[in-house]
Amino acid sequence: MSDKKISIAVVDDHTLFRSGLASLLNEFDDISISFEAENGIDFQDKIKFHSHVQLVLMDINMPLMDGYETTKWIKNNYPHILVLALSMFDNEKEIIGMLKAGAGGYLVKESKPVDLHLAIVTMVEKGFYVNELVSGRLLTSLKNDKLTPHFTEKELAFLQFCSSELTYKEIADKMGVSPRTVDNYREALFAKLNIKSRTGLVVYAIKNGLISI
Amino acid sequence: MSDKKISIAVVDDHTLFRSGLASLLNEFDDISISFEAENGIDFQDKIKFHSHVQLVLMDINMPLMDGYETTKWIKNNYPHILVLALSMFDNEKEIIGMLKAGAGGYLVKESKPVDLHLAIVTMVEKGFYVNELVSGRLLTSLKNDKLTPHFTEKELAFLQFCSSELTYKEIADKMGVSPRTVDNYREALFAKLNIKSRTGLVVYAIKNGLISI
DNA sequence: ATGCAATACCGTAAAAATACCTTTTTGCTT
DNA sequence: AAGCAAAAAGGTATTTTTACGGTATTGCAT
Repeated sequence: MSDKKISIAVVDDHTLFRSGLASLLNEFDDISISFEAENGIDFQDKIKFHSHVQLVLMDINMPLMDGYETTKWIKNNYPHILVLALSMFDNEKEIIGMLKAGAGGYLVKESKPVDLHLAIVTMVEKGFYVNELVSGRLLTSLKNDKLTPHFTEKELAFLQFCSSELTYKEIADKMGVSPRTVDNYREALFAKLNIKSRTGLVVYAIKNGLISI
Repeated sequence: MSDKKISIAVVDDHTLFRSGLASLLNEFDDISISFEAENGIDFQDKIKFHSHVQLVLMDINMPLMDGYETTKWIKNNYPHILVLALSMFDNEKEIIGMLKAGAGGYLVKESKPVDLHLAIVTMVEKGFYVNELVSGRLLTSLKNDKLTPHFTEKELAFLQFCSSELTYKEIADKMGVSPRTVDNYREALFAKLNIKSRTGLVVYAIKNGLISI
Protein backbone atom coordinates (compact mmCIF):
# COMPACT_ATOMS: atom_id res chain seq x y z
CA MET A 1 0.00 0.00 0.00
CA SER A 2 1.16 3.52 -0.74
CA ASP A 3 2.24 5.62 2.21
CA LYS A 4 0.14 8.53 0.99
CA LYS A 5 -3.51 8.80 1.84
CA ILE A 6 -6.06 7.71 -0.75
CA SER A 7 -7.83 10.79 -2.05
CA ILE A 8 -11.57 10.35 -2.44
CA ALA A 9 -14.60 12.27 -3.68
CA VAL A 10 -18.16 11.43 -2.63
CA VAL A 11 -21.04 12.02 -5.05
CA ASP A 12 -24.51 11.56 -3.59
CA ASP A 13 -27.58 13.74 -3.52
CA HIS A 14 -28.52 12.84 0.05
CA THR A 15 -26.63 15.36 2.09
CA LEU A 16 -26.81 13.45 5.35
CA PHE A 17 -25.58 10.26 3.75
CA ARG A 18 -22.81 12.09 1.93
CA SER A 19 -21.58 13.99 4.96
CA GLY A 20 -21.92 10.96 7.17
CA LEU A 21 -19.88 8.88 4.76
CA ALA A 22 -17.21 11.56 4.56
CA SER A 23 -17.05 11.76 8.32
CA LEU A 24 -16.81 7.99 8.57
CA LEU A 25 -14.06 7.66 5.98
CA ASN A 26 -12.00 10.45 7.48
CA GLU A 27 -11.58 8.21 10.49
CA PHE A 28 -9.51 5.80 8.43
CA ASP A 29 -5.94 7.09 8.46
CA ASP A 30 -5.17 5.91 4.93
CA ILE A 31 -8.07 7.83 3.42
CA SER A 32 -8.81 11.49 2.99
CA ILE A 33 -11.92 13.07 1.54
CA SER A 34 -11.10 15.68 -1.09
CA PHE A 35 -14.58 16.98 -1.74
CA GLU A 36 -18.25 16.13 -1.90
CA ALA A 37 -20.70 16.69 -4.76
CA GLU A 38 -24.45 16.29 -4.85
CA ASN A 39 -24.76 15.17 -8.46
CA GLY A 40 -22.82 14.83 -11.71
CA ILE A 41 -23.05 18.50 -12.65
CA ASP A 42 -21.75 19.54 -9.26
CA PHE A 43 -18.97 16.99 -9.61
CA GLN A 44 -17.93 18.34 -13.02
CA ASP A 45 -17.59 21.80 -11.48
CA LYS A 46 -15.52 20.66 -8.54
CA ILE A 47 -13.22 18.04 -10.05
CA LYS A 48 -11.33 20.77 -11.94
CA PHE A 49 -9.79 21.91 -8.69
CA HIS A 50 -9.20 18.39 -7.35
CA SER A 51 -7.72 16.44 -10.26
CA HIS A 52 -5.50 14.53 -7.82
CA VAL A 53 -8.57 12.56 -6.69
CA GLN A 54 -7.95 8.83 -7.06
CA LEU A 55 -11.38 7.38 -6.45
CA VAL A 56 -15.00 8.49 -6.55
CA LEU A 57 -17.76 6.96 -4.45
CA MET A 58 -20.71 7.28 -6.80
CA ASP A 59 -24.40 7.14 -6.03
CA ILE A 60 -26.59 6.06 -8.95
CA ASN A 61 -29.94 7.79 -8.71
CA MET A 62 -29.38 11.52 -8.56
CA PRO A 63 -31.14 14.53 -10.03
CA LEU A 64 -29.75 16.52 -12.97
CA MET A 65 -26.99 14.03 -13.82
CA ASP A 66 -27.07 10.49 -12.53
CA GLY A 67 -24.38 7.98 -11.69
CA TYR A 68 -24.28 6.35 -15.11
CA GLU A 69 -23.72 9.60 -16.99
CA THR A 70 -21.26 10.89 -14.46
CA THR A 71 -19.22 7.69 -14.53
CA LYS A 72 -19.05 7.75 -18.34
CA TRP A 73 -17.99 11.38 -18.23
CA ILE A 74 -15.24 10.63 -15.73
CA LYS A 75 -13.92 7.76 -17.83
CA ASN A 76 -13.81 10.06 -20.88
CA ASN A 77 -12.25 13.05 -19.18
CA TYR A 78 -10.29 11.68 -16.21
CA PRO A 79 -9.66 8.04 -17.14
CA HIS A 80 -7.24 7.54 -14.26
CA ILE A 81 -9.96 8.17 -11.68
CA LEU A 82 -11.55 5.04 -10.24
CA VAL A 83 -15.29 4.82 -9.67
CA LEU A 84 -16.87 2.70 -6.95
CA ALA A 85 -20.64 2.55 -7.26
CA LEU A 86 -22.70 2.82 -4.08
CA SER A 87 -26.34 1.84 -4.35
CA MET A 88 -29.36 1.44 -2.14
CA PHE A 89 -30.37 -1.72 -3.92
CA ASP A 90 -29.06 -5.08 -4.97
CA ASN A 91 -30.39 -4.49 -8.46
CA GLU A 92 -29.00 -6.37 -11.42
CA LYS A 93 -29.85 -3.66 -13.91
CA GLU A 94 -28.02 -1.05 -11.84
CA ILE A 95 -24.99 -3.23 -11.27
CA ILE A 96 -24.54 -4.12 -14.92
CA GLY A 97 -25.28 -0.56 -16.00
CA MET A 98 -22.67 0.97 -13.69
CA LEU A 99 -20.02 -1.56 -14.62
CA LYS A 100 -20.71 -0.92 -18.31
CA ALA A 101 -20.42 2.80 -17.66
CA GLY A 102 -16.93 2.22 -16.27
CA ALA A 103 -17.27 1.62 -12.55
CA GLY A 104 -14.69 -0.77 -11.14
CA GLY A 105 -16.81 -1.96 -8.25
CA TYR A 106 -20.28 -1.95 -6.74
CA LEU A 107 -21.31 -1.88 -3.09
CA VAL A 108 -24.73 -1.71 -1.51
CA LYS A 109 -25.31 0.83 1.23
CA GLU A 110 -26.05 -2.01 3.63
CA SER A 111 -22.34 -2.79 3.60
CA LYS A 112 -20.23 -2.44 6.71
CA PRO A 113 -17.62 0.35 6.91
CA VAL A 114 -14.84 -2.24 6.94
CA ASP A 115 -16.15 -3.65 3.65
CA LEU A 116 -16.14 -0.20 2.13
CA HIS A 117 -12.58 0.29 3.28
CA LEU A 118 -11.55 -3.06 1.79
CA ALA A 119 -13.25 -2.18 -1.49
CA ILE A 120 -11.46 1.15 -1.65
CA VAL A 121 -7.97 -0.18 -1.02
CA THR A 122 -8.57 -3.09 -3.38
CA MET A 123 -9.68 -0.72 -6.11
CA VAL A 124 -6.58 1.44 -5.64
CA GLU A 125 -4.32 -1.60 -5.76
CA LYS A 126 -5.94 -3.59 -8.56
CA GLY A 127 -8.17 -1.09 -10.32
CA PHE A 128 -11.29 -3.10 -9.60
CA TYR A 129 -13.18 -4.78 -6.76
CA VAL A 130 -15.46 -7.69 -7.50
CA ASN A 131 -17.36 -9.08 -4.52
CA GLU A 132 -19.74 -12.04 -4.49
CA LEU A 133 -22.68 -9.76 -5.25
CA VAL A 134 -21.11 -8.44 -8.43
CA SER A 135 -19.59 -11.70 -9.63
CA GLY A 136 -22.90 -13.51 -9.17
CA ARG A 137 -24.81 -10.87 -11.09
CA LEU A 138 -22.25 -10.84 -13.88
CA LEU A 139 -22.79 -14.53 -14.44
CA THR A 140 -26.58 -14.43 -14.43
CA SER A 141 -26.44 -11.36 -16.64
CA LEU A 142 -24.47 -13.32 -19.22
CA LYS A 143 -27.02 -16.09 -19.14
CA ASN A 144 -29.97 -13.74 -19.39
CA ASP A 145 -28.56 -11.64 -22.21
CA LYS A 146 -30.05 -13.89 -24.85
CA LEU A 147 -33.33 -14.12 -22.99
CA THR A 148 -33.80 -10.42 -22.46
CA PRO A 149 -36.33 -9.34 -25.07
CA HIS A 150 -35.87 -6.36 -27.31
CA PHE A 151 -38.59 -3.75 -27.65
CA THR A 152 -39.16 -1.41 -30.55
CA GLU A 153 -39.92 2.26 -30.00
CA LYS A 154 -43.50 1.62 -31.09
CA GLU A 155 -43.88 -1.21 -28.63
CA LEU A 156 -42.56 0.91 -25.79
CA ALA A 157 -44.91 3.73 -26.71
CA PHE A 158 -47.74 1.23 -26.91
CA LEU A 159 -46.84 -0.14 -23.49
CA GLN A 160 -46.98 3.34 -22.05
CA PHE A 161 -50.46 3.85 -23.52
CA CYS A 162 -51.50 0.44 -22.22
CA SER A 163 -51.08 1.71 -18.69
CA SER A 164 -53.71 4.38 -19.37
CA GLU A 165 -57.43 3.83 -19.56
CA LEU A 166 -57.54 4.36 -23.31
CA THR A 167 -59.05 1.56 -25.40
CA TYR A 168 -56.93 0.05 -28.14
CA LYS A 169 -58.93 2.03 -30.68
CA GLU A 170 -58.07 5.25 -28.89
CA ILE A 171 -54.45 4.20 -28.59
CA ALA A 172 -54.38 3.61 -32.35
CA ASP A 173 -55.64 7.16 -32.85
CA LYS A 174 -53.00 8.59 -30.53
CA MET A 175 -50.26 6.63 -32.25
CA GLY A 176 -51.54 7.44 -35.71
CA VAL A 177 -51.85 3.83 -36.84
CA SER A 178 -54.71 1.49 -37.55
CA PRO A 179 -56.34 -0.43 -34.69
CA ARG A 180 -55.16 -3.63 -36.37
CA THR A 181 -51.61 -2.48 -36.09
CA VAL A 182 -52.06 -1.87 -32.42
CA ASP A 183 -53.33 -5.45 -32.26
CA ASN A 184 -50.04 -6.52 -33.78
CA TYR A 185 -48.04 -4.63 -31.16
CA ARG A 186 -50.04 -6.29 -28.46
CA GLU A 187 -49.78 -9.75 -29.95
CA ALA A 188 -46.05 -9.42 -30.57
CA LEU A 189 -45.57 -8.46 -26.91
CA PHE A 190 -47.86 -11.25 -25.71
CA ALA A 191 -45.84 -13.75 -27.73
CA LYS A 192 -42.38 -12.70 -26.70
CA LEU A 193 -43.25 -12.16 -23.05
CA ASN A 194 -45.62 -15.09 -22.72
CA ILE A 195 -48.34 -12.84 -21.40
CA LYS A 196 -52.05 -13.11 -22.11
CA SER A 197 -53.66 -9.88 -20.97
CA ARG A 198 -53.31 -6.13 -21.07
CA THR A 199 -53.06 -6.13 -17.30
CA GLY A 200 -50.15 -8.55 -17.49
CA LEU A 201 -48.38 -6.32 -19.98
CA VAL A 202 -48.76 -3.27 -17.77
CA VAL A 203 -47.52 -5.04 -14.66
CA TYR A 204 -44.55 -6.42 -16.59
CA ALA A 205 -43.73 -2.99 -17.99
CA ILE A 206 -43.89 -1.37 -14.58
CA LYS A 207 -41.89 -4.12 -12.94
CA ASN A 208 -39.12 -3.80 -15.52
CA GLY A 209 -39.06 -0.02 -15.59
CA LEU A 210 -40.19 0.11 -19.21
CA ILE A 211 -42.79 2.77 -18.53
CA SER A 212 -43.38 5.50 -15.99
CA ILE A 213 -46.57 5.75 -14.00
CA MET B 1 -29.86 23.91 26.72
CA SER B 2 -28.80 21.20 29.15
CA ASP B 3 -25.11 20.91 29.89
CA LYS B 4 -25.21 17.16 29.38
CA LYS B 5 -24.85 15.62 25.95
CA ILE B 6 -27.97 14.53 24.14
CA SER B 7 -28.03 10.75 24.00
CA ILE B 8 -29.12 9.36 20.65
CA ALA B 9 -29.81 6.02 18.98
CA VAL B 10 -29.74 5.52 15.21
CA VAL B 11 -32.06 2.96 13.61
CA ASP B 12 -31.46 2.34 9.90
CA ASP B 13 -30.88 -0.79 7.87
CA HIS B 14 -28.25 0.78 5.63
CA THR B 15 -25.06 0.19 7.52
CA LEU B 16 -23.02 2.80 5.72
CA PHE B 17 -25.65 5.46 6.23
CA ARG B 18 -26.08 4.51 9.87
CA SER B 19 -22.38 4.50 10.66
CA GLY B 20 -21.80 7.63 8.67
CA LEU B 21 -24.53 9.42 10.51
CA ALA B 22 -23.17 8.28 13.85
CA SER B 23 -19.72 9.46 12.90
CA LEU B 24 -21.11 12.80 11.78
CA LEU B 25 -23.16 13.38 14.92
CA ASN B 26 -20.32 12.47 17.22
CA GLU B 27 -18.55 15.55 15.90
CA PHE B 28 -21.14 17.76 17.58
CA ASP B 29 -20.04 18.24 21.18
CA ASP B 30 -23.58 18.37 22.57
CA ILE B 31 -24.49 15.00 21.10
CA SER B 32 -23.39 11.47 21.82
CA ILE B 33 -24.44 8.30 20.01
CA SER B 34 -25.53 5.59 22.44
CA PHE B 35 -26.04 2.77 19.98
CA GLU B 36 -27.07 1.81 16.46
CA ALA B 37 -29.70 -0.70 15.38
CA GLU B 38 -30.51 -2.01 11.93
CA ASN B 39 -34.24 -2.45 12.40
CA GLY B 40 -36.98 -2.44 15.01
CA ILE B 41 -36.26 -5.91 16.33
CA ASP B 42 -32.61 -5.08 16.78
CA PHE B 43 -33.64 -1.84 18.51
CA GLN B 44 -35.92 -3.68 20.95
CA ASP B 45 -33.01 -5.89 21.92
CA LYS B 46 -30.58 -3.05 22.50
CA ILE B 47 -32.75 -0.37 24.11
CA LYS B 48 -32.98 -2.46 27.30
CA PHE B 49 -29.36 -1.64 28.06
CA HIS B 50 -29.62 2.01 26.98
CA SER B 51 -32.83 3.28 28.53
CA HIS B 52 -31.18 6.66 29.11
CA VAL B 53 -31.49 7.36 25.37
CA GLN B 54 -33.35 10.62 24.78
CA LEU B 55 -33.94 10.55 21.06
CA VAL B 56 -34.06 8.01 18.25
CA LEU B 57 -33.26 8.81 14.63
CA MET B 58 -35.61 6.46 12.85
CA ASP B 59 -35.53 5.24 9.27
CA ILE B 60 -38.91 4.20 7.87
CA ASN B 61 -38.43 1.38 5.40
CA MET B 62 -36.59 -1.43 7.11
CA PRO B 63 -36.84 -5.21 6.99
CA LEU B 64 -38.39 -7.26 9.83
CA MET B 65 -39.80 -4.28 11.71
CA ASP B 66 -40.22 -0.92 10.04
CA GLY B 67 -40.19 2.63 11.36
CA TYR B 68 -43.94 2.88 11.94
CA GLU B 69 -44.08 -0.26 14.09
CA THR B 70 -40.92 0.61 15.94
CA THR B 71 -42.09 4.13 16.70
CA LYS B 72 -45.42 2.87 18.04
CA TRP B 73 -43.58 0.33 20.17
CA ILE B 74 -41.31 3.01 21.59
CA LYS B 75 -44.24 5.25 22.45
CA ASN B 76 -45.93 2.35 24.25
CA ASN B 77 -42.89 1.11 26.13
CA TYR B 78 -40.57 4.11 26.51
CA PRO B 79 -42.90 7.10 26.12
CA HIS B 80 -40.20 9.56 27.21
CA ILE B 81 -38.02 8.73 24.20
CA LEU B 82 -38.34 11.14 21.29
CA VAL B 83 -38.46 9.89 17.73
CA LEU B 84 -37.19 11.90 14.77
CA ALA B 85 -38.07 10.28 11.45
CA LEU B 86 -35.45 10.26 8.73
CA SER B 87 -36.63 9.40 5.26
CA MET B 88 -35.29 9.16 1.75
CA PHE B 89 -38.40 10.78 0.36
CA ASP B 90 -40.61 13.79 0.72
CA ASN B 91 -43.64 11.52 0.83
CA GLU B 92 -46.87 12.66 2.36
CA LYS B 93 -48.02 9.18 3.29
CA GLU B 94 -44.77 8.53 5.13
CA ILE B 95 -44.79 11.86 6.90
CA ILE B 96 -48.35 11.54 8.15
CA GLY B 97 -47.85 7.88 9.02
CA MET B 98 -44.77 8.54 11.13
CA LEU B 99 -46.33 11.48 12.93
CA LYS B 100 -49.42 9.38 13.67
CA ALA B 101 -47.18 6.62 14.99
CA GLY B 102 -45.70 9.10 17.45
CA ALA B 103 -42.72 10.72 15.79
CA GLY B 104 -42.12 14.32 16.85
CA GLY B 105 -40.39 15.38 13.65
CA TYR B 106 -39.54 14.37 10.12
CA LEU B 107 -36.41 15.12 8.09
CA VAL B 108 -35.43 14.02 4.60
CA LYS B 109 -31.96 12.61 4.10
CA GLU B 110 -31.18 15.48 1.75
CA SER B 111 -31.02 17.73 4.80
CA LYS B 112 -27.81 19.43 5.82
CA PRO B 113 -26.03 18.29 9.00
CA VAL B 114 -26.73 21.63 10.61
CA ASP B 115 -30.45 21.14 9.98
CA LEU B 116 -30.31 17.75 11.61
CA HIS B 117 -28.56 19.28 14.59
CA LEU B 118 -31.19 21.99 14.84
CA ALA B 119 -33.96 19.40 14.64
CA ILE B 120 -32.39 17.35 17.40
CA VAL B 121 -31.91 20.20 19.87
CA THR B 122 -35.37 21.56 19.09
CA MET B 123 -36.91 18.18 19.74
CA VAL B 124 -35.12 17.87 23.08
CA GLU B 125 -36.22 21.35 24.10
CA LYS B 126 -39.80 21.36 22.87
CA GLY B 127 -40.60 17.71 22.27
CA PHE B 128 -41.28 18.28 18.59
CA TYR B 129 -39.77 19.82 15.48
CA VAL B 130 -42.03 21.00 12.70
CA ASN B 131 -40.27 22.36 9.63
CA GLU B 132 -41.90 23.81 6.50
CA LEU B 133 -41.99 20.37 4.91
CA VAL B 134 -44.00 18.86 7.73
CA SER B 135 -46.27 21.82 8.36
CA GLY B 136 -47.15 22.02 4.68
CA ARG B 137 -47.97 18.36 4.49
CA LEU B 138 -50.02 18.47 7.64
CA LEU B 139 -52.25 21.10 6.11
CA THR B 140 -52.78 19.33 2.79
CA SER B 141 -53.33 16.10 4.68
CA LEU B 142 -56.16 17.70 6.61
CA LYS B 143 -57.77 18.81 3.38
CA ASN B 144 -57.33 15.43 1.73
CA ASP B 145 -58.55 13.38 4.67
CA LYS B 146 -62.08 13.36 3.36
CA LEU B 147 -60.89 12.52 -0.13
CA THR B 148 -58.68 9.61 0.83
CA PRO B 149 -60.71 6.51 0.09
CA HIS B 150 -61.04 3.58 2.41
CA PHE B 151 -60.54 0.04 1.15
CA THR B 152 -61.95 -3.12 2.64
CA GLU B 153 -59.85 -6.25 3.04
CA LYS B 154 -61.79 -7.86 0.22
CA GLU B 155 -61.17 -4.93 -2.07
CA LEU B 156 -57.46 -5.00 -1.34
CA ALA B 157 -57.34 -8.73 -2.01
CA PHE B 158 -59.30 -8.17 -5.20
CA LEU B 159 -56.86 -5.45 -6.28
CA GLN B 160 -53.98 -7.81 -5.76
CA PHE B 161 -55.67 -10.42 -7.95
CA CYS B 162 -56.44 -7.75 -10.54
CA SER B 163 -52.72 -7.35 -11.14
CA SER B 164 -52.52 -10.99 -12.18
CA GLU B 165 -53.70 -12.43 -15.47
CA LEU B 166 -56.63 -14.21 -13.88
CA THR B 167 -60.07 -13.46 -15.29
CA TYR B 168 -62.72 -12.14 -12.95
CA LYS B 169 -64.32 -15.57 -12.93
CA GLU B 170 -61.05 -17.12 -11.80
CA ILE B 171 -60.59 -14.40 -9.21
CA ALA B 172 -64.06 -15.18 -7.87
CA ASP B 173 -63.01 -18.82 -7.50
CA LYS B 174 -59.82 -17.89 -5.69
CA MET B 175 -61.67 -15.57 -3.36
CA GLY B 176 -64.46 -18.07 -2.77
CA VAL B 177 -67.26 -15.72 -3.85
CA SER B 178 -69.57 -15.48 -6.82
CA PRO B 179 -68.42 -13.72 -10.00
CA ARG B 180 -71.18 -11.19 -9.40
CA THR B 181 -69.64 -10.29 -6.10
CA VAL B 182 -66.34 -9.70 -7.78
CA ASP B 183 -68.22 -7.40 -10.13
CA ASN B 184 -69.40 -5.51 -7.08
CA TYR B 185 -65.86 -5.13 -5.78
CA ARG B 186 -64.75 -3.81 -9.13
CA GLU B 187 -67.64 -1.43 -9.50
CA ALA B 188 -67.25 -0.11 -5.98
CA LEU B 189 -63.61 0.64 -6.69
CA PHE B 190 -64.41 2.18 -10.07
CA ALA B 191 -66.93 4.44 -8.41
CA LYS B 192 -64.85 5.64 -5.51
CA LEU B 193 -61.68 6.07 -7.54
CA ASN B 194 -63.31 7.39 -10.69
CA ILE B 195 -61.61 4.71 -12.76
CA LYS B 196 -63.08 2.87 -15.73
CA SER B 197 -60.83 -0.10 -16.43
CA ARG B 198 -59.03 -2.97 -14.79
CA THR B 199 -55.77 -1.54 -16.08
CA GLY B 200 -56.54 1.75 -14.38
CA LEU B 201 -57.21 -0.03 -11.11
CA VAL B 202 -53.92 -1.89 -11.26
CA VAL B 203 -51.90 1.21 -12.04
CA TYR B 204 -53.62 3.09 -9.23
CA ALA B 205 -52.97 0.26 -6.80
CA ILE B 206 -49.31 0.07 -7.73
CA LYS B 207 -48.87 3.83 -7.61
CA ASN B 208 -50.36 4.02 -4.13
CA GLY B 209 -48.57 1.00 -2.75
CA LEU B 210 -51.81 -0.91 -2.23
CA ILE B 211 -50.44 -4.09 -3.79
CA SER B 212 -47.06 -5.69 -4.34
CA ILE B 213 -45.85 -6.75 -7.76
C1' DA C 1 -34.53 -5.54 -59.93
C1' DT C 2 -35.85 -9.27 -56.84
C1' DG C 3 -36.73 -11.65 -52.98
C1' DC C 4 -37.01 -11.70 -47.94
C1' DA C 5 -38.38 -10.06 -43.62
C1' DA C 6 -40.51 -6.83 -40.90
C1' DT C 7 -44.27 -3.95 -40.44
C1' DA C 8 -48.89 -2.48 -41.20
C1' DC C 9 -53.41 -3.75 -42.15
C1' DC C 10 -57.99 -6.44 -42.59
C1' DG C 11 -62.20 -9.73 -41.20
C1' DT C 12 -64.46 -12.57 -38.16
C1' DA C 13 -65.56 -14.81 -33.90
C1' DA C 14 -65.19 -15.89 -29.13
C1' DA C 15 -63.97 -14.54 -24.50
C1' DA C 16 -63.58 -11.09 -21.08
C1' DA C 17 -64.68 -6.78 -19.16
C1' DT C 18 -67.94 -3.17 -18.20
C1' DA C 19 -72.68 -1.01 -17.17
C1' DC C 20 -77.05 -1.00 -15.03
C1' DC C 21 -80.70 -2.61 -12.38
C1' DT C 22 -82.58 -5.96 -9.06
C1' DT C 23 -82.88 -9.43 -5.27
C1' DT C 24 -81.09 -12.16 -1.44
C1' DT C 25 -78.28 -12.78 2.47
C1' DT C 26 -75.80 -11.26 6.39
C1' DG C 27 -74.67 -8.71 10.39
C1' DC C 28 -75.61 -5.26 13.47
C1' DT C 29 -78.56 -2.08 16.17
C1' DT C 30 -82.43 -1.18 18.91
C1' DA D 1 -87.65 -9.90 17.07
C1' DA D 2 -87.79 -6.05 13.74
C1' DG D 3 -85.52 -2.97 11.05
C1' DC D 4 -81.75 -1.29 8.57
C1' DA D 5 -77.48 -1.08 5.98
C1' DA D 6 -73.88 -3.39 3.88
C1' DA D 7 -72.27 -7.22 1.41
C1' DA D 8 -73.21 -10.78 -1.81
C1' DA D 9 -75.46 -12.60 -5.73
C1' DG D 10 -78.15 -12.46 -9.96
C1' DG D 11 -79.89 -11.09 -15.12
C1' DT D 12 -79.01 -8.93 -19.27
C1' DA D 13 -76.85 -6.07 -22.63
C1' DT D 14 -72.98 -3.58 -24.57
C1' DT D 15 -68.20 -2.64 -25.23
C1' DT D 16 -63.55 -4.05 -25.14
C1' DT D 17 -60.20 -7.39 -25.40
C1' DT D 18 -58.20 -11.44 -27.31
C1' DA D 19 -57.40 -15.09 -30.97
C1' DC D 20 -56.48 -16.48 -35.46
C1' DG D 21 -57.03 -16.57 -40.19
C1' DG D 22 -55.07 -13.83 -43.89
C1' DT D 23 -53.27 -9.69 -47.34
C1' DA D 24 -50.69 -5.28 -48.55
C1' DT D 25 -46.78 -2.41 -47.95
C1' DT D 26 -42.18 -1.08 -46.79
C1' DG D 27 -37.22 -1.30 -46.48
C1' DC D 28 -33.16 -3.56 -47.16
C1' DA D 29 -29.75 -6.93 -48.80
C1' DT D 30 -28.15 -9.37 -52.67
